[in-house]
Amino acid sequence: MLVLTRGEFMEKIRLSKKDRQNLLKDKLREDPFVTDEELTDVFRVSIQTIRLDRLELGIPELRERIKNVAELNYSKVRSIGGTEIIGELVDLNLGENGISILETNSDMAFKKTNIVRGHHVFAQAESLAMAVIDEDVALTGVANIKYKSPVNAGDKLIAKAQVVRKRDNKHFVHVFTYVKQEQVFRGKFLLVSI
Amino acid sequence: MLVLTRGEFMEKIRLSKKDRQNLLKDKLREDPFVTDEELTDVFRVSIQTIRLDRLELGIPELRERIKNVAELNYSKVRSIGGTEIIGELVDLNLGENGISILETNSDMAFKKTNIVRGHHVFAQAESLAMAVIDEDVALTGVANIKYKSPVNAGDKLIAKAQVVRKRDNKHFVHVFTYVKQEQVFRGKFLLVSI
DNA sequence: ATGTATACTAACACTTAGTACTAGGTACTA
DNA sequence: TAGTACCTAGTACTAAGTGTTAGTATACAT
Repeated sequence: MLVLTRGEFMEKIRLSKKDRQNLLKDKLREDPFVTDEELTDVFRVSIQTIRLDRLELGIPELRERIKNVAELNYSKVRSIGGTEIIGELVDLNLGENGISILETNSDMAFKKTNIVRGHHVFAQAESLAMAVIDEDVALTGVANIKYKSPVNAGDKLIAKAQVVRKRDNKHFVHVFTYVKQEQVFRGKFLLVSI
Repeated sequence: MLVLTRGEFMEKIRLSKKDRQNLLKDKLREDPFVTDEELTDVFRVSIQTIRLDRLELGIPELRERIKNVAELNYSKVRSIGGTEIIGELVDLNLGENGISILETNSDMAFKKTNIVRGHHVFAQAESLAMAVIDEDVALTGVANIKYKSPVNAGDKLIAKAQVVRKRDNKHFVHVFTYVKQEQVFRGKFLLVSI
């Protein structure tokens, strides 16, 4: 990436078209909330030039850009941030067992290796464990977990939970997660209801 | 929530102002991407009425709404979905130890109890454990963890990691997480580098 | 020196999704 | 019958664009 000092911007040095367009791309990728108007100040060219640049680079207008971020994240956030249960509950016998399915994607994985980050697998298992015990809200006390083999982005995780013991407000739940029959994760949770 | 049949919408039945405004609120909460224009079709009133309603309810215009979702999620997604490390790395001695800080918020917590969901605490610890070992990419093999006490939304989590042993491509890392001196989490990770 | 290509600017009409305001109409209500 | 609440209609204006046409400025080649 091309780097310019503050001075170069201020002193009205004309960048080549190519440099400007590259910077424009970078700029808008890292901050999609800038108007053409504001960009004229950054690059010291007319607003028409900015628009020609966007046109040539196929970069949509401000509102489109904002809408894109909004729409993209509207679903993404639901997948791990906001929802109470991670993955889709497909079977549930309260107090006994349950099954949940989680479709993984590249957002959940390391960019380099495309391997799904552990905490997603963990989060699915933990939230399934919570769902099966017949209590309103519970906290995970102790968990003993093991990742058996790596999960690749795109894999469909099938988690099966079994309540093995219950004493007072303590619930012991085992969760096994599979990708196409193969076991990829095993977790033993001790959940404490409050 | 008030529910109307398809028929009621089609037959131009006038809802009371109050009902309409309530529905409008619900509608826009669940789908902020609707224009006033489209809303006229839904409620069978003029566009001015929709605008008066929004005005009275203090609901901003489409572009504002979209911008809000976009901005909200722009930071939110970074906090757990996209980034490689969860929490802020404040100290790091590769192969030895490290400290990371994570500011929790209500998005990470159960709505009812305001208690932070376990996997966020776990995710911070796991990603810190990965950061301290001096390897490019690693996978969590086994983890033995214990949540000592619940974390409330807003608490600042301070995770401290210590590499305790290394043999071949196996790394044993202990992570302790604190909220104001008090230990809330303990995790023993076995990381396998690839 | 002149021609031409490339890059940039200017000007104008048009679009969408609004705000803000005025004025008129309808329907129940006192 | 007048009053009020609610709705609709219309106008003027705004932001942040698009699309088009025309004009300028500079560099390079002939």
